Amino acid sequence: MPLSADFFNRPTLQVARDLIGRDLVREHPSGETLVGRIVETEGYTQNDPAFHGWNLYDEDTGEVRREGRAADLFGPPGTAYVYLIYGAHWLLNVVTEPDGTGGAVLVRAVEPLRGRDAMRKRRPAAKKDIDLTNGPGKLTEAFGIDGEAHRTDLTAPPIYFTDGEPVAGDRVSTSSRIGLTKGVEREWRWFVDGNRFVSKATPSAHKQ
DNA sequence: ACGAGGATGCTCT
DNA sequence: GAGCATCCTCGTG
Repeated sequence: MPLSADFFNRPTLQVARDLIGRDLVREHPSGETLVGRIVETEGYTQNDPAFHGWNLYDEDTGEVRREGRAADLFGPPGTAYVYLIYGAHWLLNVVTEPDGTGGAVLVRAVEPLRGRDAMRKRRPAAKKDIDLTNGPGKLTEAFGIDGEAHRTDLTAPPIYFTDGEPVAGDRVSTSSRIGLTKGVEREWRWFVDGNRFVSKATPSAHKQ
């Protein structure tokens, strides 16, 4: 059963934590199905300088200017916000919070569970298995997810999440987010301790 | 093992 | 025109 819109219609940081251990599923028209267990996420909220829709939200009045691409971050929970970074890599986010409130969770790394051969074909640069999906741009390439998925519903095929295997709190750590210049003081990155498929960059981490 | 540097295109100013 | 929620390659040790 795909995770429902209710799962994503919650505070962003809670969703970011709860997505750890869930499975990302991608069904291709050819019939192949790819599955990856989520081992690393980041949360972005509307009053967060690192949030793409940050300048659309007025903290004083609570008003939202829903203009441009970032306005989709204020859309219905459970939809996709797919973003092209450095003109090269697509990053997959799930929109959180009620419609009208901004928020999203970035899927940063997954552990391949099913369809490794298909992932290898899409990721010729990957020398080892861990290079297939240990980064936000790598996993979208491995899964064949790009701008076409933007704004689509992630609570039903062809791209969705399932329950997976819950991860106990003592195996999850937090840290500051990666690659940012703003909002670096917020510890809004979650990852499975010691998992080989977590991305390489490792800021100082804390037990959850 | 690790660090530096370049590629690349979209969005907003 | 600047900045960017990244990845890859090629140095050096």
